[in-house]
Amino acid sequence: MSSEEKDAYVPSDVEAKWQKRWEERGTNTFTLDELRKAERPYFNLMMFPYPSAEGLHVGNIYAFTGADVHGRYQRLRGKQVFEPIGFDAFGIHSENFALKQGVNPMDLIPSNIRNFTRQLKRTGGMFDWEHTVDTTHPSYYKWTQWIFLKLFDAGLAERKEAPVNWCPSCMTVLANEQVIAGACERCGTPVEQRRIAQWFFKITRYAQRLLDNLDHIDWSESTRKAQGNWIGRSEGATLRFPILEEGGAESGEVVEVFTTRPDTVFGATYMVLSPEHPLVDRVTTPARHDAVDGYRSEASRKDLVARQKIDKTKTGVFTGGHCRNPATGEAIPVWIADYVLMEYGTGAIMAVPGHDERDFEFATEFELPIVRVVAAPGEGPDTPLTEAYVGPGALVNSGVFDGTDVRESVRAVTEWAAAHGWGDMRINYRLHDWCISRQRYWGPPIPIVHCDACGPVGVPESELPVILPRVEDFKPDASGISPLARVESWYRTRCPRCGADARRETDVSDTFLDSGWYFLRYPSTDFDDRAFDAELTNTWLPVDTYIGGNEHAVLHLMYARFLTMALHDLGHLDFEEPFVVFRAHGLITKDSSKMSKSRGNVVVPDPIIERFGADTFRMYLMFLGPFEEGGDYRDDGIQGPFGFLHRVWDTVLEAGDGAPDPDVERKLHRTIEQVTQQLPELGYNTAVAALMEYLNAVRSGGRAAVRAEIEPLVVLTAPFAPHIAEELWERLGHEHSIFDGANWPAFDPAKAAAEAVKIAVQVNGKLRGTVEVAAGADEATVVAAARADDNVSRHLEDMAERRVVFVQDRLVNFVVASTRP
RNA sequence: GCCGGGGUGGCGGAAUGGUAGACGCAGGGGACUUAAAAUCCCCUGGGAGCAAUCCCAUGUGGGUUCGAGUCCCACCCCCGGCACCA
Repeated sequence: MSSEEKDAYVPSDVEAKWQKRWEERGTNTFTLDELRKAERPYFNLMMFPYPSAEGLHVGNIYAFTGADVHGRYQRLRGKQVFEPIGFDAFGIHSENFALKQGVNPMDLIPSNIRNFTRQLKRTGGMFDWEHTVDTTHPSYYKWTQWIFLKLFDAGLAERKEAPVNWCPSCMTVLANEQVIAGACERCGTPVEQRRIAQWFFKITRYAQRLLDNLDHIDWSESTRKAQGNWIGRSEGATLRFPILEEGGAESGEVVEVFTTRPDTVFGATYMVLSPEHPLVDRVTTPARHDAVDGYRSEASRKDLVARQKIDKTKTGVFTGGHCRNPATGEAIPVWIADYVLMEYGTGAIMAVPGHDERDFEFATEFELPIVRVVAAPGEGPDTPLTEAYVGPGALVNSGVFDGTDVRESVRAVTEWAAAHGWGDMRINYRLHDWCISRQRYWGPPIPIVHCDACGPVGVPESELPVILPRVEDFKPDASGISPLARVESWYRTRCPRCGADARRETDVSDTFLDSGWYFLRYPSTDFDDRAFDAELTNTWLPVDTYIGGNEHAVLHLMYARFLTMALHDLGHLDFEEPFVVFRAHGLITKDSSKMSKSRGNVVVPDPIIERFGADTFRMYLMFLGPFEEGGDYRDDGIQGPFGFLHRVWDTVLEAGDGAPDPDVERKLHRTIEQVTQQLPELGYNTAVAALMEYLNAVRSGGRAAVRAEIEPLVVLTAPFAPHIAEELWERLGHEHSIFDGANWPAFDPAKAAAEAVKIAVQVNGKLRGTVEVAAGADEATVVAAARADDNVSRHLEDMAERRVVFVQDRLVNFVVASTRP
């Protein structure tokens, strides 16, 4: 009785024991020497979390477990797996939370990190706690600033004015995602637009390379597509339209437009400038001045998001000015309208209402002329247009180009425009330069000193880091500049170049800069005199596998690729793509709906781990559904994996010696084959199912297992349930950690081969019976056996056999027709 | 509107063009037990039938095929992301 009690599976005991052991033995940590000498290095990366005050949520654990299972599998295959974790702790989330709670983020974050660390350790992740990063620690952001300086020195950072969302009530700049339907997400106040000088990284210079490389990196298809769309390459032309004086003479200035349909230029009946376009004042006539000004201030009052999302009916005003259409020679009116965005193309368009839906809508609204310049087959130059026509056809009303097929016309018209000096081929990208300035407190200060004489000067490397000072009053104010601008003692300094009085940059940088390079830092955290050590970086990078959420498909992953590429070009890295493999994991729901505090359906991990153990929790999460698609968490379901681990435990403890049963051994090798194939593909749910199936086979009819049947199962289960696997491995007599060695069982095809197979017998495609025959039996044998089946022969009676389809070891199909009328 | 992913039992989900529903949950019946828990065994898509067996069934409608959840065409719905991108 007492010995039975002692040997019952108590997850909390097993897990505490092994977490302690791993820490004591350094099972998961690398020394500097080990990092240097790794022979089969495998960098297993997962997206580091933002350490919220709420603590680790199920989504985090789901993602980390999926990555950890992968890492543990690689380790069981004999790789040295480096699996670091860190904290992405700067940013507006932390700052706003700290403001709300009335605490300083410098106090809040360390306590959040302690709590996260405690929780992460309980989940059984194979994390190297000797190589963590905390983006808010000066030893980390020193190098974030260093990277800024490298880009600044290379001319990849520039300061320019750009519009931002401004909430006049919260007195702060808002990110686009904080603006809901034109209002501040926190206080509901309508958001305005302000123009502020900001720092940008010139990621657009890398647009084509970022796009081209997508073809040869092994990433989730959805992520690659998202990046491709985000970069948004489009081929077209820039065309120049001369501005006309009020009398009709050319002024010598031009409005440049970008268009993907230069071939429709004969149908450009008016032009539209973005309200912010620098030539608006130039083209506006005195009579129209007030109207134009009114519209512009109205447009500027709208926030960026509302302007792009809400205004479905088009608005705009006539400037009074005209340009000459260089194709037709006619004067056409110039309007301004907010459906033309300053950020895209040249901020100005030629409007071709006949063949562009937006232009058609605008022209209809303001009664501007609509001219057909493309005719579909069966249509002529005068066929009326009831909507914009964007389909195939040939040019009409287009002078010498009449009759040119649209498949040819873009090239033909662009060449003609180029020959006459008013157009050029042009490739345009939707991708914008990366604005890294934040007029907030909780981020790394941008390491720049502004000097009246020298302009912006980079802080010398020897003076890094520029420490973020502890400030009690870090609340943003109406000025729209960073709270650091109120700390005179901090921002007053001397110009590093000329020594004159100067002022530090008071903006901090975007958190995406912190997270854009953290994977480079992990192997090199033992060094404080370099961001990343060349030798270690060459050993461990690029990252072998990166697993994370697709919510970062464009921003984080794009920025990380850009920084890597830029650092490569500057001679700091030997590779230009940071992540060889990237896999996006799915979303986990609760009872088929998204987890959220408002729904009250958030799954809290701690009590689950207490009750069932981390092993069961991990296994259940991986069993819910395909890892790359997500799954639905239901409280009851956890009983499955819980019972499974209990049975594994009992089976191992009760196992005797002896030869394995041949049927069980066959099943074992099929299981090894399946699991070995599915783990690298992240097919976790079906791999777990295979393990369960195998255990059912081992225990079927209440039979007792022998050691040779059950020991391999312990190894196959180890990636999912590492603690219990260690414990059972030890009880099976092994001295070293199950993860210290290539313990993955070998698949033996000979042992997996079946002697007999069941074959489906169909008549006209309908199943009428099954027959058991020797594996590999030939057609004649199988067909004879099939005919001998009573039910089959009944269906073949009075039928004319047309043909017999035979699939080896799978099926026979008799194709027949009735002989009765 | 555009891009991506989906639609299969009561539920989560399995199925290289070849026996649809693996595995698990929930439910039902039974064994063991004084009892309960744990464990083990059996049943569980719908319909007809005493049964053998038959019919229906993977969002809808067509098509290809000896054979379609899987391939092709059209459509409907759900989820995620982007959105006046010229």
